[in-house]
Amino acid sequence: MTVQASPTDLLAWYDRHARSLPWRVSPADKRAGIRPDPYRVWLSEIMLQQTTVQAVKPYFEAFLDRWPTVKALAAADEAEVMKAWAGLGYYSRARNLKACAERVAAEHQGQFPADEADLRALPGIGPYTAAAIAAIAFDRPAAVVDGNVERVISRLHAIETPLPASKPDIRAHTEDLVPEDRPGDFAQAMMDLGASLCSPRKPACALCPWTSACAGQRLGIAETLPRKAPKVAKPTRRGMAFVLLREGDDAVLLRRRPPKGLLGGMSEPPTTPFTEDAVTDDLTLAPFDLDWQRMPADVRHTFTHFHLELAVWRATAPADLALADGSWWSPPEELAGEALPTVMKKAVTAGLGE
DNA sequence: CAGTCGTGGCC
DNA sequence: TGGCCAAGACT
Repeated sequence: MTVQASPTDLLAWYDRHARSLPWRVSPADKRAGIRPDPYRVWLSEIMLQQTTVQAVKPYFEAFLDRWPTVKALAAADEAEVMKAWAGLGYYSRARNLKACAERVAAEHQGQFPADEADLRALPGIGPYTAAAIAAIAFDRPAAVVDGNVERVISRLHAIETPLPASKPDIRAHTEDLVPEDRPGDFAQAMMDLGASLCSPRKPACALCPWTSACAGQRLGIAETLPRKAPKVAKPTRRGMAFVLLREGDDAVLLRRRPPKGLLGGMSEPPTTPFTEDAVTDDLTLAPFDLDWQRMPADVRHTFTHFHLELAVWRATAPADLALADGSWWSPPEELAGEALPTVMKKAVTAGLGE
């Protein structure tokens, strides 16, 4: 005899234990009639894609402070958006964020659509984010399935089929649970449960509102779920970075990377392509024929699918050096505000060191 | 469908 | 300390 998982039990737990987050309207405030701002919900959901709450918080506050509405963001310079996004990762999100804001401003009169399919048609909004905005911002009964929900449902139903093959099954079970009343809070409750009690390691099953309904718990395999296909090993790629300092003011030469692909649209000191068979001492690859000095320590950085070892070279350039199109001198007081990804900040720092 | 696409914190 | 993980989307 088992107890059926009830949305009501989860919502009761959420009423007591909901996390307080800058983009969230608490259950108490919602009862007082406060509605979520779709712009804030959208902005937070884009930032939270594969990104931790802690990492998102300062970026969310900074964006909201600078661009308080979707119309303000639509009118922003894309380069400024990229600068503000620097360090958060997955930079195509920033480009799609700007494109999405423009579409909402131009095609939806600055109001986000409430319909899941209409949301899904906007750039950067996939199945998860469309459902999340529909549910959280508009209280539509959408099935919101993220990594947290996949874990909760996999355990609740003891699904041993590995991800991603189990996704359709997980979705079906989630749809069965979505309540007509408070679907937005239900979605957030599922994610809060997965982020706290139903954590990847050491789940706190004794405190879970669904413990008596959980097949994974009953079978003693909850912590081992969800199963996942084995991951492929990351290869190591190598490359060179050239930190060029301008004689006199120590401005650093930067350029913009191509709009798509790795670190697309972001800024960098000149680099070589990153490859597994790269040589890191071939100065014919340098952007200028100067007296380059190799810095003693390489920069190491790990991306999603490869490790990078970057040899950093430094030189000083005469102030009248002729620059190619698309590159510029960034003086010391502007360097921190440039659209430099973390790996490129590391490279510049290494190049500035002794 | 499987590969691409960042970063920081965790154990 | 190196792999795992975090509110995925796009191709």
